[in-house]
Amino acid sequence: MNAQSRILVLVLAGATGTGKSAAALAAAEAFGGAVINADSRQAYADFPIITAQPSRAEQAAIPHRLYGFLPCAEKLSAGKYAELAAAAIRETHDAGLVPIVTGGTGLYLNTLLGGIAAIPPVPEAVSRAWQERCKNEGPQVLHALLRERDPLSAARLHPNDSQRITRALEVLEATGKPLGYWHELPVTPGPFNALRVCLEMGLEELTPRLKSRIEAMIENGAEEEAREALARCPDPVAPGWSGIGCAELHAYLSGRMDFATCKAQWLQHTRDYAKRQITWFKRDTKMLRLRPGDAHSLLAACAKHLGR
RNA sequence: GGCGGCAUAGCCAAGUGGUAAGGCAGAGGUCUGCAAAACCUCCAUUCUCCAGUUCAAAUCUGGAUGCCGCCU
Repeated sequence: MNAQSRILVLVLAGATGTGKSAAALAAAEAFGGAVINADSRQAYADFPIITAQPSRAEQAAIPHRLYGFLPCAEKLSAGKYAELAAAAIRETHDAGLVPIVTGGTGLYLNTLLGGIAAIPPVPEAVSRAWQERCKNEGPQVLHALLRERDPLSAARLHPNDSQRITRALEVLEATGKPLGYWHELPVTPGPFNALRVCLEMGLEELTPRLKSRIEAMIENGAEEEAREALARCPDPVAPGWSGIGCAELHAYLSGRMDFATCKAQWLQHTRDYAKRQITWFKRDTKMLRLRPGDAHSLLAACAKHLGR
């Protein structure tokens, strides 16, 4: 497939709170586009305010895809996301609109654009069993087990890295082959010709903005939103509740935390997350880096990419 | 004014004669299907200050300073 036959896509990445959604809206308006979500949390239906999903009015003005569709009890994965997003991009393109992929989940973006190892799906029961074992026996015990069964993966993983250790074990059990086998297989990148833009802002500058964004969320009914979600899905370990803000509000509403602590931790965790995102996107040297708010450069770069 | 108590990193602290735990915050980083997740590395040549005892003091002694109680 040559560059001409690939779908032209705009990608907007960057840390939380840098104004990706607004930039996406501006680009969509300028070029006739649709916004496609690349944020693991904005997929959840129960938390439009807390996860900063585009407003109802914004979504009415410009087509938006993959926002607020996932029930609290359900889990999204990078592979599943890439499938959904690829389909959404194709449909958008077929409808004559420019797909504008927007979000801060670096792994999702990489998977969508660069592809991912073709590992067959692991049955839910298998992965649940390993997670359970990890919780009971501790990651070190499972790491030792992994060292016997898949020494290569064990060598790559830190003994405390519970999530990746259970992943390696579940893949081995479900497929009969170690993770390394699958990772050596060639991966097919997504059939897209993407302009990748990263909105960049330092943490010192971003932190006060994150703080006032949380205040605004609270003013806009974040607490009520969490209360309603709690009535529908009380389980604190349900996937939807693991989002920042969601988890803290769950603790507050169920009496495990006072409101001041809830707010302070919400901000702290948001800041921690922004820092990790900055680290993630820093590594990607092929991205076009722009100051948030530099709409002129953004639109010029998009126009060039789209050949307009 | 008198009598106690306390003083350890930006914050919370452990340590009560043998060479400064831990947590939070901060900085840097990892990332191949939970990723707003999970995880790693670094971060006090010095314990308020001064003098003393001792081979050895954050730890004991004396004094100074500051804070907190109680009494007048």
